[in-house]
Amino acid sequence: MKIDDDVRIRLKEKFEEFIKSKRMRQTPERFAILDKALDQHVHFDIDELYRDIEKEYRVCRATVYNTVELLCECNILRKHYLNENQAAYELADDRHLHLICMSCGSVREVRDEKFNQYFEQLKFKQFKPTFVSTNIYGICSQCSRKNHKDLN
Amino acid sequence: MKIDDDVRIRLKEKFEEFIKSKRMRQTPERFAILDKALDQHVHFDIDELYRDIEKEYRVCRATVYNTVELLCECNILRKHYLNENQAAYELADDRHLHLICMSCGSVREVRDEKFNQYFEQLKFKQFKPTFVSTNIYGICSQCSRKNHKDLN
DNA sequence: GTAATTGCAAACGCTTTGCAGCGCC
DNA sequence: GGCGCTGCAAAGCGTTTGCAATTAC
Repeated sequence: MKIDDDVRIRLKEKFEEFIKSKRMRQTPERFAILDKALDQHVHFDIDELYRDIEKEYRVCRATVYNTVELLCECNILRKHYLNENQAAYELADDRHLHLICMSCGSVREVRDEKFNQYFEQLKFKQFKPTFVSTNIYGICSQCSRKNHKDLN
Repeated sequence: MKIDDDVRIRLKEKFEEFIKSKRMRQTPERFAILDKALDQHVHFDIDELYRDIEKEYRVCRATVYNTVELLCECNILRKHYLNENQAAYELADDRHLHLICMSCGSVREVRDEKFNQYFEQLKFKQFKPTFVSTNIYGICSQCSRKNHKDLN
């Protein structure tokens, strides 16, 4: 995610306060997982994060699941469901659309200010929105080219 | 879905043509599954569909998975990923946003013409979109009320 | 007739759970 | 010191796969 140091510090403090406010414990595992989560690509899954953490710490998968769940409650991360296999996580304040290739499964991010404005003004009866996950399914250029070749 | 009879017939013909064009076989299972899929709620999962089919036909789950996949390729159904557990399917031409409660998992549909217009005019470099799945996560009014009570 | 499709059952992969032991408060 | 949290291993659950039997063409 190429996070600035000051953002990283701010998020660590935010997590710390969240943990304190819930009367939970500040374990080294929790902060290690936050730190590595901030090193990931725009979106990542539990397995990618786990394999990265594993290099440096001795932490088990279940703990990664638990902590990432906490980071979502704390509004640092957000959980998206882009495709079949597994949940994808992203930094909460990085808003974008997802272009998802139905052929190869690749995901590309597209930022669009008009889209953000549209959602800012949306209001619903009887529903308090927290965040939006917009997933556009189609075919990426690489697969499109490949399909044309395959037809020859 | 409360489908009109003429729409039902048109979709059956569409599926029939799709099957023929692919040189596949017109099995009774395939048409039974299409028929029952059109009886479901706005969105449904494989298990709901299977349990409904099971009442009337002897069809196995794997066949339901296979056929629903075909119906997606044929552009009659669309596959959405609203939450953890399983894929949700919807009629392809019924466009709406999903309001998903992060507390109870309920899903509500909201139709918005402005949203459709926004997406009509969207264009991407190197990506051919097929459809959009817009998922708004938040808290529904029922859970909101419940939480307030729990705090007392 | 024959190859696609089906039912069945087992396998797969992501996620959750139960539990004994560790370590934060 | 107590109990929340961890690692570990097993279980859970939606989905896919392999295979023999069936059936559409």
